[in-house]
Amino acid sequence: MRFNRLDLNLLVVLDALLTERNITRAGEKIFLSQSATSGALGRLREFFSDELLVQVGRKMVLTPLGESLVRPVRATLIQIQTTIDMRPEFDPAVAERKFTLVMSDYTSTVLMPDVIRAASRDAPGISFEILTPSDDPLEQLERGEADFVLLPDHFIAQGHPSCHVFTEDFVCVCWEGNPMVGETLSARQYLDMGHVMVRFGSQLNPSLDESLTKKSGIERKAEVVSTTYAAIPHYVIGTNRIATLQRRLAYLWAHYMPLRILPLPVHLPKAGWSLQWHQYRDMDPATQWMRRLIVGVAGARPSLERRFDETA
DNA sequence: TGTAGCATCTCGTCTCAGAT
DNA sequence: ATCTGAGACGAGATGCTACA
Repeated sequence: MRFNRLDLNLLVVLDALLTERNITRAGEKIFLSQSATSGALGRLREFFSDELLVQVGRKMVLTPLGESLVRPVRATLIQIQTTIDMRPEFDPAVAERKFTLVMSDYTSTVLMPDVIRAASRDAPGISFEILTPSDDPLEQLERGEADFVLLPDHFIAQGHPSCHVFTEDFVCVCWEGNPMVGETLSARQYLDMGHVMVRFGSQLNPSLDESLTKKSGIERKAEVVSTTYAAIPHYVIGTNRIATLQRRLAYLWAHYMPLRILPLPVHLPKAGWSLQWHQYRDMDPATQWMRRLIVGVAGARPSLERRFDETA
């Protein structure tokens, strides 16, 4: 069967080839042999009257036409996937579905446990996969690798719908036994002391608090850089170092670990976190349900936040 | 020289259109 | 409804090229 002379199965091969830029790996990705993938590339080359990928040494490089097809082909496949997945109604009580979300371990620690608890109560057939952000989280959304990204507003890109989820401010944490810090911290101490900081991805992109402090002209001494929030308390405890953290995360850890929470001696604006999804999934009832669940849980003053109030 | 990766050849299987 | 042949496609084997 052909659609305008093209076997639509070839679009799947083309997407794998444009992504992997390697015939063997593209074939493995879509469960075809290297020879079958090479043959499919031959048919694609004939259809498009273009080489699409050319061999340069041991590498395959996209031609300009190949380059121009990357996004539209991916978008087409996502639209097909959404059409196949879409049901006119979504009944959480009986639905079987996996949601993939991209977020830092901060949001997966302070927000997702409540979301997952609520989901398992109302929708026992729903499962979750939480991925850490790559260097370009939007790419993960556009490639269909994620149903949602949950990021600071600062990092939400144009082109896909999004909604506000919660707002958070920052505090400073130090080890309870830190002899250099009392009940408060001066701006001078904050600038002079060594900091434990988080950076993300292979490029070590700065976290939100680092972006905000830099924007305010504040330069901190980064003595330890971690790629996860989870490691921060362990790098602070037993040392004279401090860290700047989101309030909810700081109070959560202070509940279990010997940490002291201090007001931030420098001004950092509150930051908003937003949920973003692919425009093609905007009308999908399952996606709409998950959006409502996350926003609802975040807005309902989750159990964790009540505990912070009591602790504070 | 060994390895990685793409192209091509051969053969088997499947699909589909046309004949009966 | 069934049979048959042509064409398309995939898998395995193999050749060729680039590179360390």
